[in-house]
Amino acid sequence: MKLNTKTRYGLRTMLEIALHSGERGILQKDIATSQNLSVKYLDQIISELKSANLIRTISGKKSGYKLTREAKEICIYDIYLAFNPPLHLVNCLNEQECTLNNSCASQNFWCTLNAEIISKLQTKTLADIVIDHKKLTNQIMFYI
Amino acid sequence: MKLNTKTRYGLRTMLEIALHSGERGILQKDIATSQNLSVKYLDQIISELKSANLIRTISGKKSGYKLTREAKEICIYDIYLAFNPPLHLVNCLNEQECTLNNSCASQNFWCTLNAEIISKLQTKTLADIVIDHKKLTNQIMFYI
DNA sequence: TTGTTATCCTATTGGATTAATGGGATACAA
DNA sequence: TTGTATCCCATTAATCCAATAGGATAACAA
Repeated sequence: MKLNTKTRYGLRTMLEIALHSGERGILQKDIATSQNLSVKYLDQIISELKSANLIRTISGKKSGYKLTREAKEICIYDIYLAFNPPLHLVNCLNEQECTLNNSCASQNFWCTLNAEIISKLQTKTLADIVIDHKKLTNQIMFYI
Repeated sequence: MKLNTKTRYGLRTMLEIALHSGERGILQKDIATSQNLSVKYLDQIISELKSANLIRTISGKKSGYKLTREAKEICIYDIYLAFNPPLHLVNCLNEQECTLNNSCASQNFWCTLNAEIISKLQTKTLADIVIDHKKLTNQIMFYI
């Protein structure tokens, strides 16, 4: 069970774009530089994020990317889905043994776990990640 | 993100063995039959469960397999580990970009999720699965 | 207009992993 | 000693993944 790199890079890319959303956007090549990714590989990632309707190109004097909606309206599962089919740890439907009644307790466990993971991915939003990031980089002052 | 078939079959195999642990054990070929698996493939699964010290062979008149310890002392993560390296959705250590401070918020999220999944796998025991199974097959009476 | 730069889009490659099969050695009971 | 089941190791075909590459298009600057 591993996360593929596109999903991982994709989240970081979304964070980068979110951090520049107040401005005129951020260039693909600047993302590549700051995230230490090849422009070509980022190409695909950006393309898939656009297909998923999570970001859009700003054209004009200096083009760039922006979020299509507020960061708090984008959950991590949205980003996950840009690079993966819906999460199915096990795919009961394709399994002929699902008709065997003694396998159901096992399958049920995996299905429950599956639902719990999806729930976690849906609860956390990009806005949360932005806040976490700002805390880590001390961009927020804490008043006690 | 998918679970491999060995882990899935492995849990079902462990359930089957747990259900026969009170008796003299269950034969590999009988597991194969009831779980609809090829004997050869089950061969590997049994072998890995033994290497993980989760089951042992009972030799004697009729050999068979039994759990090495009580079902409530075996968690699903134990079974998972018989077929997989420790769960790492992302492997921060191998990533040179982990030194980039702006990537940490993303990595932290995946690491937290990782820990939560492991926790779920550790909390559920084989005994729980046995109970679930018996409920599903109506082998337990409910007195209101 | 022409050159440059960035984005967009598709194809491909090498590598790793996985699911499953196969062959044959060993243990052991009838 | 023969049959059956387990044990152990090698192999294959398929799939998936990460990353690179080529080239088309579009915007803009000089």
